[in-house]
Amino acid sequence: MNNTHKENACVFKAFCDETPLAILKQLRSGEKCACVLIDDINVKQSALSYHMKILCESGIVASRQEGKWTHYHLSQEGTKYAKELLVLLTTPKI
Amino acid sequence: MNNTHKENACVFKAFCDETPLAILKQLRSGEKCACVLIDDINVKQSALSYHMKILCESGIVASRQEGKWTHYHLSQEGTKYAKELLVLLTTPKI
DNA sequence: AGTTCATATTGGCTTTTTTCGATTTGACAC
DNA sequence: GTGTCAAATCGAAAAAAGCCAATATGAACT
Repeated sequence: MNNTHKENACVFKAFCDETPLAILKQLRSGEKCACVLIDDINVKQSALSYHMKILCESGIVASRQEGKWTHYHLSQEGTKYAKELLVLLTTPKI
Repeated sequence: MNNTHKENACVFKAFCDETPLAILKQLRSGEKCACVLIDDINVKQSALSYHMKILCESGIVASRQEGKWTHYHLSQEGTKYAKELLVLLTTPKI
């Protein structure tokens, strides 16, 4: 089985589970601090951290450190890449 | 947590795992029978059947019955919907 | 250095997903 | 009907993902 499949799968991990989708929904309205996300969505701190790591690894979300706070936001590059990848994966070969 | 998140997640199940991605790769080059897919990818019959069900439910793949054979192919509608959904999920709100 | 606060990580556990072999179903041919 | 073949389904087992409480890390401040 192709190795890149695993990497590609990683990109879409951000979209195939409820919690990440709820997080993305929050981030669509702008940058949010982790502590705010914990309140908005109903997750414990460690669970959020777990999902944020996956989201950042997928490239869809990026983070910005400010003192002890971490601010998360949608990555323009990342989402662009995901869209291109989705087209690639679903376009018939000639 | 929003209920539609679960439905949306379902669409991207087709892209966040190796086996479905391998199946999609095969289908990009045209319609394929289940028995052919079993050989191309390295999965047992029951496992393929399991994944094909998920792929069809996601809407990305459609099937066509011909006697005792089932032929699977990429669904234009389904992939279009997935692309639109991806845009929706990643576009910042104004 | 010691304290505080936000986030990351760890280990154990539960839940979900995926797999497998076996069986069933459903279509065709005889 | 009986046999055959492709695909679906089932029940149990294995693998992976997710959650939680506890602990660790790391930045800011005194």
